[in-house]
Amino acid sequence: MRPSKRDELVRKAFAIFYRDGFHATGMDRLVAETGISKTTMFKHFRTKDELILAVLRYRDETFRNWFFRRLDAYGETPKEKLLAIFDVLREWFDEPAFRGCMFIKASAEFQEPSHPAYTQSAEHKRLLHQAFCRLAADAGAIDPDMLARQLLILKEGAIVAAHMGFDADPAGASKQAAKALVDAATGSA
Amino acid sequence: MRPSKRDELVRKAFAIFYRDGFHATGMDRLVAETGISKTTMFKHFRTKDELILAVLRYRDETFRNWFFRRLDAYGETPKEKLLAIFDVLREWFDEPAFRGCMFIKASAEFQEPSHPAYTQSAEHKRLLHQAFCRLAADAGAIDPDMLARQLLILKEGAIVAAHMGFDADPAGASKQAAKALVDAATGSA
DNA sequence: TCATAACTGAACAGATCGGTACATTTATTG
DNA sequence: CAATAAATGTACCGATCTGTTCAGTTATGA
Repeated sequence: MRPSKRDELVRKAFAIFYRDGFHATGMDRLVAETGISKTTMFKHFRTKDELILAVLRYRDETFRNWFFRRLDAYGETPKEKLLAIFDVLREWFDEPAFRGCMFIKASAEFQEPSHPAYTQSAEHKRLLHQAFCRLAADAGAIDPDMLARQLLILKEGAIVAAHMGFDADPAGASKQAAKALVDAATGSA
Repeated sequence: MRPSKRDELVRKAFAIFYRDGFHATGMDRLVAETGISKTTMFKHFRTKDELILAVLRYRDETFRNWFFRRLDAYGETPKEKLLAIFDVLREWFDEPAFRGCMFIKASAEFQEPSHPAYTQSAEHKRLLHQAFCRLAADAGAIDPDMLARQLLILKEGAIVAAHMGFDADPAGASKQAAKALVDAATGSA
């Protein structure tokens, strides 16, 4: 299998960037912790920024994959799946390695709106919104776009709360709020 | 007036850190942009980290001060003030210099839970929760703590949405959600 | 006016930054 | 086996990082 080293690098670099941040992690530390030589790294990626972008692409793919797979496991109907968002979040928050959202952090470290890490982070959220939108429409929401936006805002807020530790049960609080919004938007009890 | 230089440094450093991030901003750039000599900086603060902590303290104070003052300007009753949270957010989002929440970004760049920048950021959010809690209690909420947590989660989510630009009107969406939650919690129409 | 404190500018130290050069070793594949 | 591709280790580059040193300037206040 050819590109295994490259994939290995992206996977391991993700874990390190996710844990320690982008600017705070130097290439030398990446070498020390991954066991992959610097020469190899710079053969696969011309700059650190390119590696970061590859890591973000990898994270976007694996996260959305995992997230929606878990969503399907929790709920049968679209409405159940909308609420399951917050059960899946709880699973994530309970992971020992949980450190908040990679994309929120990326957009915090690379703030210029033109920076590809920034735009890619925004794109990740846009894809989530799109998926939430479809679910909301399938659930029969009066205004699917509005409900999706609100659920996404609740999700991001819960992530921040979980990461910063100012709420003992952000998944629970946001799920309860979501239930009220979903019920109101779908006209059920 | 004695400590004016120190205050000037903190104010100007805040603007630069807020715009460009902590790790991405070197002391030399701080010198170039503030016009304050490096010698003076390191006389007032022994390390860059100490300056950062002072900047965070300054931001905590000025932000909460501004925020709750604006809250009072928007609403008469506790309930109105709870909803005004999201009108004040809109004001903030509309500022040209808006770049998200300083404390979310600080906790993204300084992730070790023991790091003072991290704990101080969490403390800022705790103080907001406390204030929201009092407002929720005054508004007659059935479970003031739960309502306060939900409103805070909505607020953080709206900030992330505004910063990352994946929602055209995060203040509006979160306010509508907040209205549903506040009405339900206070048993009014 | 004179002492004292605050501030400045520029040079510097040692470490680390992202990134390169190159010779060597390890795998893969015909 | 031979040829080729991939990965390694190390030393290095110039730039930048946080932080220091020190001699000189500016402001303050008795």
